[in-house]
Amino acid sequence: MAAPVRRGRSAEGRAEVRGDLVRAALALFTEHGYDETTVDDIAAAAGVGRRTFFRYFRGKEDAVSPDHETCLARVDAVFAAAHETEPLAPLVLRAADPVFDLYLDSPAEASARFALTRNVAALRDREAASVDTYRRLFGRRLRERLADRPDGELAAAVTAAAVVAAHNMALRSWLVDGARPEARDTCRATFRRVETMLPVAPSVAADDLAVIATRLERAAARLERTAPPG
Amino acid sequence: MAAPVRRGRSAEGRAEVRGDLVRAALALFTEHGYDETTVDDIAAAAGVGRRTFFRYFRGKEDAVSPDHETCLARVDAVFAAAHETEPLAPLVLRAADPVFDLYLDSPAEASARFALTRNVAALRDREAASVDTYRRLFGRRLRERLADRPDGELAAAVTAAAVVAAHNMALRSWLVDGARPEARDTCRATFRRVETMLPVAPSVAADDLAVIATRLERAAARLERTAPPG
DNA sequence: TGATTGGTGGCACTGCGTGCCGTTACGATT
DNA sequence: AATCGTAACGGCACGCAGTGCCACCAATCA
Repeated sequence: MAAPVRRGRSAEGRAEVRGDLVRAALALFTEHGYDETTVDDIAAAAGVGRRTFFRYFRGKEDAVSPDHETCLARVDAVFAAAHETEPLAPLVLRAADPVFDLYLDSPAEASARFALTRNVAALRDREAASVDTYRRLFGRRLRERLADRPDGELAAAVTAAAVVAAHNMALRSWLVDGARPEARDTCRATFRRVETMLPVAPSVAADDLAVIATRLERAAARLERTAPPG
Repeated sequence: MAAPVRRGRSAEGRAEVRGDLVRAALALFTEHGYDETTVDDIAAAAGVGRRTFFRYFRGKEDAVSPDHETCLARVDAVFAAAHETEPLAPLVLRAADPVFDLYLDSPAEASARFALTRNVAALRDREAASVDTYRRLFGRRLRERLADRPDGELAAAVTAAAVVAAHNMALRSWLVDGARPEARDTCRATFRRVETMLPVAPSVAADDLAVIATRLERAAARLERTAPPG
C-alpha cells in the first residue's frame, strides 16, 4: 500500500486537483444524476478529502462552471480598456469574446455543462443567476456610455439584456449544432445578425430614425397636395 | 393555558396560515437578516410547526415571493387568450399586467421584498432565476409569433429579454420612487417609452422604417426638382 | 537542522429539506 | 346527531450541504 499522495502543495498541484474535481463532478453528475451525487462522491473520485472540495469551490453547484468569476473579470476588463467614445456595437461584440473563448476552449466540457444546465433545475437556476451577473455588468458599462441620452438608463438596461440574450442564443446554437471547435466564428456571425435589432444600432438610433420618418412623412403629404398622382 | 389552535384545516385557515408565514418570514429576514433566520424561527413566529412550513413552501427562499408560479400562469393565460395576429407591442404590454398587479396590490410587502432581493445574495440569485422563467415564457410565445420572420428565433429571444428587462426597469423605478399605490399607471407609462427600442416596434420594424425613409427621400428629392418652393 | 507557512484531512456541528407516522380537526354521509 | 373518511397537523429521524476547528504534513527559509 503506497501512502496517499498529497498533490495540492504546489501551484501545479492545485491546478491538477482542481481539474480532477471538475472532471469528476461532470462525470458523476452526467452518469448518476446531480441529486444522486454527493460531495463525498466527487471528492473520493478525485482522490481528495471532502473538506478539500470546499476549499476549491464554494459549493456543489460551483463545480460545474467554475470559471465564471474569472471570465466576468475579463469581460469587465474589455470595457475598462475601451475608449469612452468607442461605438457600442463593436464594443459589446468584443466584450463577449472571453465568454466565447471559455466555451470554445473546451467544447466537450461545454457540451456536458450545457446538457446538465438544461436538465437539472438547480443548475438551470444557477446558470440564470450567473447570466444575470453578465447582464448587470453590461448594464453598468452601457449606462456610463448612454448617460447623456434621453431615457439612457432604460436604453442601457434594455440593450444589456438584449445583448446578453443574443450572446446566449449564439452559444446555444453552437452547442446544439455539435460544438464543433472549428466553428470559432459562428458565434460572432450569429451575434452580428442581431445588431440591427438593438436599440443602439451601429450608426443611427431608433429615436433619430423616428424623427426622420416623421419629417419625411410630412414631406410626402406636401407632395400629395402639390402634385396629385396621375 | 389554552390548547394550541389548529387553523389550517379549512380553506380560509390555510390562506391565513400562509399569510402569517409570509409576513413572519419577511419581518424576520428584514430585522435579523436572512442567514441568521432559521425555518424554525419563521414557523414559531407564525405559530406553526416546522414541518408545516415545508408544506406551504418549497423552501426558505420561496417564502419571500410565494406567488411566482400563479403569476406566471396568468401571464401565460394572456398569451393563450390573445389572437394569433394581434400586434406584439400591445400584447407584451398587456401580458405584464399580472406582474404589475402582483406588486401594486401590496406595495409595502413589495418594497420589503425588493430590499431583501437587493441585499441578500441567495435571494438575488433566486430572483434572477425567477425572472428568467418569465423571459423563457415570453421567448416561447414570441417565437410562435415570429416563426415566419427571417431570424425569427433570434428576434424572439432578443425581444423577450428586452421586454422583461423593460418591465423590471419600470417596476424598479416605481419601487425606488417609494412604491406609491396611486402610481398604478407609472409602470406602464415607463414601459411604453421602451417600445421604440424593441426589435418588434408597434407597427413597423426599424428595417422597414429605413426602407420607407429611403423611398420618401427620393420622392422628396423629385418634388424639390419638379416644384421648387416659392 | 529547526521554525514558519500553508494546504490537507478528519471530526463535529448547524441547518435545510424529506420520509414517515401517529394524531386530530373538519366535512360528508346516513 | 353520531360516525367515518379525508386531509392537514406536529414530531421524530435521517441524509446531505456547508463551516469552524484542530492536528498533521510538506515545502521554504533562517
